[in-house]
Amino acid sequence: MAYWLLKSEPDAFGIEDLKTRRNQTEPWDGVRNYQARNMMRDQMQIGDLGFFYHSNVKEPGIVGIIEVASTGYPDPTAFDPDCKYFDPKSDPAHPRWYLVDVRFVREMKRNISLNELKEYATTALEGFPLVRKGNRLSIMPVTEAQWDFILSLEKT
DNA sequence: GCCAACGTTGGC
DNA sequence: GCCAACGTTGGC
Repeated sequence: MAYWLLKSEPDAFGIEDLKTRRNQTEPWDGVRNYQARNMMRDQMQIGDLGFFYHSNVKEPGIVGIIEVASTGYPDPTAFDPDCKYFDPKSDPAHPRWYLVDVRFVREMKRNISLNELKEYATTALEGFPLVRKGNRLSIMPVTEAQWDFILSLEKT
């Protein structure tokens, strides 16, 4: 069982959207980054937990918790010419992009902002990709210690 | 809206 | 295989 952090722009798809989706489950599609692809294809397992992070907003931060609801499978949006995520270099016989389904678990009791997380960039969260400058990974692994620490912040 | 950081592309 | 140019991410 592993832990993850998944970024999303709430203007496109936020925690509220996941919460109100049927079965509260949604394919995490549109990821076009090889590192993130590899994690979804090779590493993520049903039952893994993840933080849901809102990016590109006034106060970016962790807003909720999701559960991985499938193992990796080819991202169908890459095959659809009418979809903005279409990639002609991916086809069903040789899919280039993968995704997992994610299920809503709960919202955080409060937003754990990026600013707050950065306070621990040299202590409890040292090495955590999110608080490293210039980080652009849309999916990143979270260690159990980091997971527990961030959850403990929620109660403060 | 700006721009730093970084990944990808493509010419050579 | 190098690396300049380009596009995108995402905080501010």
